[in-house]
Amino acid sequence: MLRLSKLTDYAVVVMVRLGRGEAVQTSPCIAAATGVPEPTVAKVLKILAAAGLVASHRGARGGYRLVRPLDAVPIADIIAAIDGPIALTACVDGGTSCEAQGLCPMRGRWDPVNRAIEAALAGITLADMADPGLSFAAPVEAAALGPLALPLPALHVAE
Amino acid sequence: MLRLSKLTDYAVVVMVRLGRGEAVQTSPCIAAATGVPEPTVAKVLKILAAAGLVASHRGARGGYRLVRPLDAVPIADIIAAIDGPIALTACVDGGTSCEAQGLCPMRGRWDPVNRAIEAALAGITLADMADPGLSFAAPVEAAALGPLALPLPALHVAE
DNA sequence: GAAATCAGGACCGTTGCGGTCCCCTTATCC
DNA sequence: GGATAAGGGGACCGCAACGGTCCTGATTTC
Ligand code: FES
Ligand code: FES
Repeated sequence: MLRLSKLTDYAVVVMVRLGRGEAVQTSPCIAAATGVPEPTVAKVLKILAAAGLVASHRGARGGYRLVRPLDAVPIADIIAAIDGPIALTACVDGGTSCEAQGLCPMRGRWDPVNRAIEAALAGITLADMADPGLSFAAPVEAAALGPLALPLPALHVAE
Repeated sequence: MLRLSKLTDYAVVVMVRLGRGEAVQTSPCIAAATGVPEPTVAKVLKILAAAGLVASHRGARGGYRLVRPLDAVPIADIIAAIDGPIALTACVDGGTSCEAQGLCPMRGRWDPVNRAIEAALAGITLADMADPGLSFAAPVEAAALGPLALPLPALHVAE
């Protein structure tokens, strides 16, 4: 279903959370605020830190903070950080192609499709997802269910 | 990596093959022409037939033919036929949402992203992939390695 | 009636993903 | 300087989805 991984979804939630409130937040704190299980939050933050999307500070009084503001982080970056580079097929962009390389009829054919998706994903920032002030196509009715609400004390998993 | 399934890749190959040569072709014939294993071709064609993208004719002298010409089939249709509807997350478009429905901070937030991708995928047809007469952005250097060639006797798997 | 061809589903091995846990390093605070 | 609070970097395992194959039946032509 052309689905992106759950971790990516969590990453967006976590990043948006980091974009509000205290500048530096600990992973247990974020877990409590978002309802995402703490070990998972920690894992996500570690990956995001490795990708340079968040900065970490160790020791007591440590935690994570955003490196760039939300409106400067396209979701493409998040997806690339968690799921790896966007590559619809194995052979996109000269990567390791399918078995009989050099003979495949689809050689390079997916590249433009990949570009189109990358472009679409690069044009939407985390700020767009946090705040329904949409600047792209497709008016979303989701705006009707919570204008600027997003209080983020909400829970992902119950209890 | 936001990867689409291999079956989808095969489906495109098969569809493009159906777009040239005889109007009606059998699945073993297509398998031989494309190099894709015959059982897999048969499976793909069955799915495509169920989705109404190809028409089948049973019995001797039977086979498959395209319902619409290649330039009238956006890749979004292929992906939807094989991988199911395009849904980045479980909760897109009112589908079954994540566990604690109604409380999730990302509720509906992915919808516009999904629309953007759908739009990108709806704007590229199989004809665009078969023939590098690109009408969309991102000039592809793949055009340099085979203008209109695509003879399709090539093999996907070796041997 | 025989042969060709699709229809539909069952089947299983592999892979990647989701999720959890552990131990070590680093920095603050008393 | 020691205790404590936090992140760093993995290893680990169960599960579900996917890829790939095969079999049995229904349909059409010759
Ligand atoms: S599908 Fe890309 S090289 Fe075969
Ligand atoms: S991520 Fe869509 S409802 Fe939670």
